[in-house]
Amino acid sequence: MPELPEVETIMRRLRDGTQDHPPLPGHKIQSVEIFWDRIIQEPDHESFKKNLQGKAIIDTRRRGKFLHFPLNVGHLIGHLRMSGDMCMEKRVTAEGNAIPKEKYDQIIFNLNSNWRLAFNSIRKFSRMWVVEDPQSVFGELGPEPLSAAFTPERLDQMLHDHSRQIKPLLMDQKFIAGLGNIYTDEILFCARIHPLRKSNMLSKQESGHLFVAIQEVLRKGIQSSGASLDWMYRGGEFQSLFKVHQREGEPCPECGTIVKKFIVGQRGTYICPRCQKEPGAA
DNA sequence: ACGAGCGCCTGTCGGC
DNA sequence: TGCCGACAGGCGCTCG
Repeated sequence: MPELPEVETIMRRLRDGTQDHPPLPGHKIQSVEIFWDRIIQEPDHESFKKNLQGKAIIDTRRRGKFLHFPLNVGHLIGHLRMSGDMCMEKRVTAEGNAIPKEKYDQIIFNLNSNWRLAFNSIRKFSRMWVVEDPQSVFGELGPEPLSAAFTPERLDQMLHDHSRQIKPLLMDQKFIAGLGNIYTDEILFCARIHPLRKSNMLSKQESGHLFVAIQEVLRKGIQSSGASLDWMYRGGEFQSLFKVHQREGEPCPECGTIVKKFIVGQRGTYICPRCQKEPGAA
């Protein structure tokens, strides 16, 4: 599922709480249950549990597609990859009966209250870390696309530092943090740029359009609480705003040309062949 | 430096 | 209806 807007939505829900559950920060971790070993990336399982026991969660943040939970000692970090969610669940019913875990909960953090934090993932690609220094996980990530440090001038420079197909470059987390397959298709359509254009061949005007498209599409995604893709994630409504992604055979909302699907960098890619001119075309 | 292929998982959908 | 392959939002690895 989750790209930047979906992770941002999950982060805010945990950080601020909802009508149904309290905020996560301020809780302490009593115990940890692991149901799929390979999710723990670092350190080994026993140290992972031991390092978390009794620790206080002091904040909830996002960096790229990572969820970041600073602790009073150390940092808990999670990445959902292709599917999943993190949510607060009740541990015990009003009658005092233990509530069983959800089917796809892979890791459960029992908190010092009637709540637990569940790391939920159907496909088990997700990863978690407990580290002293979050930079050991985030160190290679590119800039946050919605931060003040990310400017049109910087993007233009970054694009010209590479000669790569623009779509795989935008999805490279070392280039920019947070973009995935869906939002990249929407961004390139919004900027009228073909996904196979070489990054260093974009004009200053095109890189300016790309900058605006990146911020606009991400902001709209966050405003819509992200995209819900069938059973993967049932958060927001952004999928109804897709202009080209998963709309093969439908008319382009701008010009009516039929949306085309092809493969770029092994990923299904949707474009309007008229709005997004192929490299080499005038 | 770059791009292609593949593996990791489970579930859904379309075709036969 | 049932089976089977293709495909899905990510990412890290190897190889040429």
